[in-house]
Amino acid sequence: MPDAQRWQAGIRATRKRVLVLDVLLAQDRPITTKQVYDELSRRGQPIALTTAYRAVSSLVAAGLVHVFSQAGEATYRACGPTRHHHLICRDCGLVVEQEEEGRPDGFTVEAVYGICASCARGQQQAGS
Amino acid sequence: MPDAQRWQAGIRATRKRVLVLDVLLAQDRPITTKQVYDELSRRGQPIALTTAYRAVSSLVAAGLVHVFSQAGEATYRACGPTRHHHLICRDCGLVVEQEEEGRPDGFTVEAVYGICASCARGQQQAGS
DNA sequence: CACGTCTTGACAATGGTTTTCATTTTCTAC
DNA sequence: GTAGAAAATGAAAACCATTGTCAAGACGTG
Repeated sequence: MPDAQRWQAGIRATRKRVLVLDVLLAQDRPITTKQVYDELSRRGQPIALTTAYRAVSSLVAAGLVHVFSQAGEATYRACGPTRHHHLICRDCGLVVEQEEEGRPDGFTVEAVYGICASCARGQQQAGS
Repeated sequence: MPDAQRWQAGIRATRKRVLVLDVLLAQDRPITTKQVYDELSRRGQPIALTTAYRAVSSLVAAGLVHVFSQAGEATYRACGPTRHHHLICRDCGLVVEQEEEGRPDGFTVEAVYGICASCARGQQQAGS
């Protein structure tokens, strides 16, 4: 690894952080730090749990990943830098990105929690 | 307390639970269980922390209180039974109730997290 | 009043997350 | 390249919100 690889916010693109980001990019819904850790073990690229926690945290700081907090634990999801917010289903964890709409009251929406149409019908969406 | 006082869902309106609800009703933004506990101690009506946790949990089950999760911990707020959701400011904790609007995609909104106009301007709203 | 049930409190246990500190990587300068 | 400074990593311990356990107490009914 010759040159200095950096992302926004000046954080280094280290080997471990890249591995963590790879895992997050491969998911279609937010996952926990423990799940990132497990996935890397499964891939034969083990990482210390502590490091996994620090990695997701750095990625969030760099704006590459979004945090969600569901049921007492934080979940993470890789996200582009485009202005958007998310609809998160409390039941199945499904996440839908939405264009920024802008509200008359000046409130800047970051995340919208609720129940998606499928779950509302009781047809449990394919949960993780 | 002569008769059996009950709220919806068949939970009893016990002395402790009423105390906890009183504290929550007196707040203008969500607070943690520990804060409920501290406030009751200050009022000379001490409660076991365990009991405080169980009380807020019962009140949520009874539909009298809403839970929010901010920064890894749960916060609670007394709420009427009317259909509505909330706008919660991640910075100052301000909560604004909103009428149910109904979305074209069938998503049922429960909570909207973001930044309120004041905080966006950097004029930190009076935090707790 | 007496019994059965739900609630309370003290304490231990859990589980996600953070801290500490020594070691290793990575970046920049020479 | 190589040296030195700064940042990242790993292992273990520390933290802290929350939940479980169990005995004692309050409540409500018959």
